[in-house]
Amino acid sequence: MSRKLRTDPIELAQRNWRSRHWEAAADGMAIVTSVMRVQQIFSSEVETVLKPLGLTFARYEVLMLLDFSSSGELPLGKIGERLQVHPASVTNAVDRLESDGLVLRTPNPRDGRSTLASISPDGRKLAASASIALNQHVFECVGLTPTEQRSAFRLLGKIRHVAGDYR
Amino acid sequence: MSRKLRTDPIELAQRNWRSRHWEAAADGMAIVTSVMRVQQIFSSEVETVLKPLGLTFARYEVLMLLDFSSSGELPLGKIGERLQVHPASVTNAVDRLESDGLVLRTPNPRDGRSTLASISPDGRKLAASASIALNQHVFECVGLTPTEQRSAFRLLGKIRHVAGDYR
DNA sequence: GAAGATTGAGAGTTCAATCTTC
DNA sequence: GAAGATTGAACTCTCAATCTTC
Repeated sequence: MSRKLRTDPIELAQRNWRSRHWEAAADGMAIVTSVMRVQQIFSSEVETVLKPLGLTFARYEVLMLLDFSSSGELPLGKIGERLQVHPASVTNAVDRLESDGLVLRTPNPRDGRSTLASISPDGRKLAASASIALNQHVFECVGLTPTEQRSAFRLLGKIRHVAGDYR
Repeated sequence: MSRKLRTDPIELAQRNWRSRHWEAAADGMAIVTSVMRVQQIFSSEVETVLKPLGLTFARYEVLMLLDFSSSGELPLGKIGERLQVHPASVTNAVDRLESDGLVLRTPNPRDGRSTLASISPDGRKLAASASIALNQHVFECVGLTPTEQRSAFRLLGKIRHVAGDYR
């Protein structure tokens, strides 16, 4: 007696690829598609946990970047660089964090063109509770063994690692 | 003489996690964050290839789903289910595909509430050229060895596989 | 002239509400 | 009443243009 397993849509796509004689690209297509799907899954889990706290993942990342920085403040441009997002996205995220009292904008004393975002005590408190919630409900439930986790991290790192730089 | 390598921001985050005694979640956090970054990378590569063809990845996926379906047509609800997106996103994607002449909307003869999307000859042609471009510029350049690709696919599959179902 | 940040426009996604058909 | 699809509102991201300061 065999348990009925739904076929994997990505394996199906892989077979379809091979049937069109795209053998050389079939595995790559499967990996790209898999990453897209897993990102959807993680993303929706993360947003579910953060929503009651009034945060999105983008704003959470900004908050944690500031929380871990030595002085608790960073130029907006630096934030965009580290998170690999458009300057306009940083402006948007910091606008919202600021109006929620989690972050403060101050002029950069070393450069009149630049603005610093600095984390507030409330911001630090929220960053901590959000992290604890994410640890419990997402990060500790990835569904891989410790060995597999290290392996997955290494493989994803190899994709991110290009020309001596991590991106 | 050693090549200067930029430190990996995700490894840094991992160390920060451990310094806060979140050991149990550190690897999971690193994997979730890595998947988010790799998705950003793949996404931007894919959109760069598809943009000159007037497609987004979402619309490309709809097109391929129809192209591979036996009759060349599917109910909109089925499409949303397979791609794991909101019904409103399917409506939006099909609207655009239809106005570009790549897809046709027809009433479902088996259910008056339902609408079928069916791929047009132009849609099939564009699906083929888009696939060839993606194969060449993205899928064949993932940056992993064949063995590593199979390993990565298996690990991502394990994350997607929950309760006997793939998602 | 170049760099940092902001603004408004355009595109895509999700949600709640609505309409039609089962 | 429930399911399939559509609509409009709210949000986020990206891009091009703009403004200020280097």
